[in-house]
Amino acid sequence: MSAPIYKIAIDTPLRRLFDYLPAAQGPQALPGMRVLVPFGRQRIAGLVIETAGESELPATKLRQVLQVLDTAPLFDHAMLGFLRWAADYYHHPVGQVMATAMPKLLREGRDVTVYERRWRITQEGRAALAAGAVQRAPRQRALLDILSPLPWLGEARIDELAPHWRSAARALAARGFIALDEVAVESAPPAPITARTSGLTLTPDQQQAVDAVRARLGTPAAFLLDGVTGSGKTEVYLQLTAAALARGESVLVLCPEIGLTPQLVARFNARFSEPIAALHSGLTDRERAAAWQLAARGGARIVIGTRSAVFAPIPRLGLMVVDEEHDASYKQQEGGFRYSARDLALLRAQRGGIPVLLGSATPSFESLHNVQLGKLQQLSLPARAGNAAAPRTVVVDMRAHAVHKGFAMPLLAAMERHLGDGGQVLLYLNRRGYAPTLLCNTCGWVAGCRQCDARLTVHQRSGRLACHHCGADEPRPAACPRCGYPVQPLGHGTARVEDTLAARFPQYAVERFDRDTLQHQQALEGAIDRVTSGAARILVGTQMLTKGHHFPDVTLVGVLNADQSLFSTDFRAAERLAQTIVQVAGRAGRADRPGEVLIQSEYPDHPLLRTLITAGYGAFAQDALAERAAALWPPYGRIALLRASSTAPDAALGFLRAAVAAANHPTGIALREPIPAAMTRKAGRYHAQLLVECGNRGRLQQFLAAWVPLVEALPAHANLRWALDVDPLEVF
DNA sequence: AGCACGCCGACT
DNA sequence: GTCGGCGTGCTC
Repeated sequence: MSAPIYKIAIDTPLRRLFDYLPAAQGPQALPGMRVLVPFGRQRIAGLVIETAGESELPATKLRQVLQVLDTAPLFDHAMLGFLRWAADYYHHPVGQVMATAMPKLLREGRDVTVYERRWRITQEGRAALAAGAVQRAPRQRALLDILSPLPWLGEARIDELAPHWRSAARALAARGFIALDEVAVESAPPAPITARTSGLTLTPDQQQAVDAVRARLGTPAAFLLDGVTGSGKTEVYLQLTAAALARGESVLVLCPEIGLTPQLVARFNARFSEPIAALHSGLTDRERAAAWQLAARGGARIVIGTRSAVFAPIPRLGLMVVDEEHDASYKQQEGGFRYSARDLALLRAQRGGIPVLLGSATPSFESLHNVQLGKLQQLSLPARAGNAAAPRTVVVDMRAHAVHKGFAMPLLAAMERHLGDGGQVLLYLNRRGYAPTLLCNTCGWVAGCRQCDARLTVHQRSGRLACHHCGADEPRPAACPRCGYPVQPLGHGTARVEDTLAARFPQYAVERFDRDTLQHQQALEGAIDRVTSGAARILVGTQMLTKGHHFPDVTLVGVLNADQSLFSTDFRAAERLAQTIVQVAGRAGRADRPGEVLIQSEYPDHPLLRTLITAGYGAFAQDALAERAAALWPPYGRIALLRASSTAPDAALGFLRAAVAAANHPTGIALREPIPAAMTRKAGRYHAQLLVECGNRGRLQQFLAAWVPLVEALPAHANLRWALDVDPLEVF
């Protein structure tokens, strides 16, 4: 009998598994466990994918596993299958897909077993309790009563039970009645001991949505929960979570960015006494590994996380929720493995035989199309909770009115009115910094980035110029470097608008929401506090304002400039603009104060704006979908983008032309001419792209599977990088 | 991706 | 005479 071998995934760009012989001694590995292996001249961690009878390689090439790193598999058979499917679909090396699915410390082979200190009642304690020996210390007695039916109680939970019980625990320990163990966290904590808030009463629509999904728990089903901001989607998630937990199942909730939605985590925390694992970018490596392990070992049955949490292994997963499913941050846009967490969530649910619920006030066109195809069942929450009226929306023609520092007169007048009536005003502008351009009025010089085809943004307070594409940062010149005459900021960013508002409305405090002012979670929470307390009356910000938070006292929303997106060549620009407008408009108004939305535009008659405002997002989407169908753009046709970049100006284009030449005359596949990327030069590299189109997903997949190995085999000169983007969001 | 080996310029 | 530049070749 030949020795069994392991097929092991290794974090390398090589698109294959590697065969290894079992370790000479010690425990043997199972699929889903990490192992330490010799790889070339290094020793690295790999993940065992499967075992096989024999290798196709000559025995002399095989090397031995050095050490098994886990005592139990991190991923079960189903998860490994899901990850391999993802690697196939995105045509990305398996090892790197497996690596993305793990937190950094685990990926690096570190031992990150989470230890918890737990109180346990001793034999002596039980005897004392039975003998009624602890009568004169009521706290100690109560603690013994709580502990006696439980296998253990986490040390941290003592404080949750009641303050100052630590001293009672210490006293009991001194008497030998309870003991503190340090144990590896591998099992779920004991049953909840504290009651939390109960569910709210649902509206009929919410109830219908909850019923529809609950009826399908334990079966593969996909739903689109289409509900405007404030319609109570979160309550639906909460009650479905309760239903899944009651079945002994776990729940995975994906959200675009937890940093922007602390409210979501807070609401789950307030509702359930279950431990919650939150997986997001704000954690340290160690914290993330700990939270991930907790979820993987079943220690947290509620997992809330961003994009990469779709890969978290969760025992007995029974429900997935993708909140704000239209959000672009579900698509990995950088690096090599450009996956869509929303699409993968649909697949994971289908493979796992469980329901998935996509929620949005502005569903993606993909999801609307899937509703038409019957792949998603639509559940609508048409009414705002509390019967708030939909906001009145108007386009302000910027050509017909005097414009003062980016504000047309009707917007200023509306601001006066709403502020005077005690309302708050929210202004959206998708441009951070002070001004997008620094210009010399004399000779026409414009401050540009040395590394990118981009203008530098003026940051007035710091007196610097910054490139928002590569992070370059330099002092703002006092005079034009070409002619010596003075230079001026041109255009308006959020920082400049903030200054303008401070001068125009000195009696009202302004709060700015953008990446520059809210670098930390704390800053965001402070800003939110100042708005909800009413201390700040005017809010100005970027995309950050359109996500997550609902500000009930905002009665007026102003979109300062909607025009940048109106004439974009990207086929998804209209969809994104409409989503942004509807999302930002949704921040306004509540029951007793109908909101008002003003959109400034130089093209008030643009069909996109007209349809969106007069007929709403649904009608706009149907019109736009018809256009996509006619052009065979996604979601009707399927596309992939081969991107390449190099430090030499034409190397990327040359590589892509070679890739086209290498393709085998595909039928039904359109390989477009390679073109320079929208921003050709970025951070000192020249970017180019090649669009691949096909009317049929399966045929595109087939083509890519055959083509990618040929592309990989092309002579790639040094410093050429390429990546395949399947289902890209931005094409230009 | 790492990490090595491998051949050509400015330094003690 | 070496230290080190990054070009190219390999990893079960």
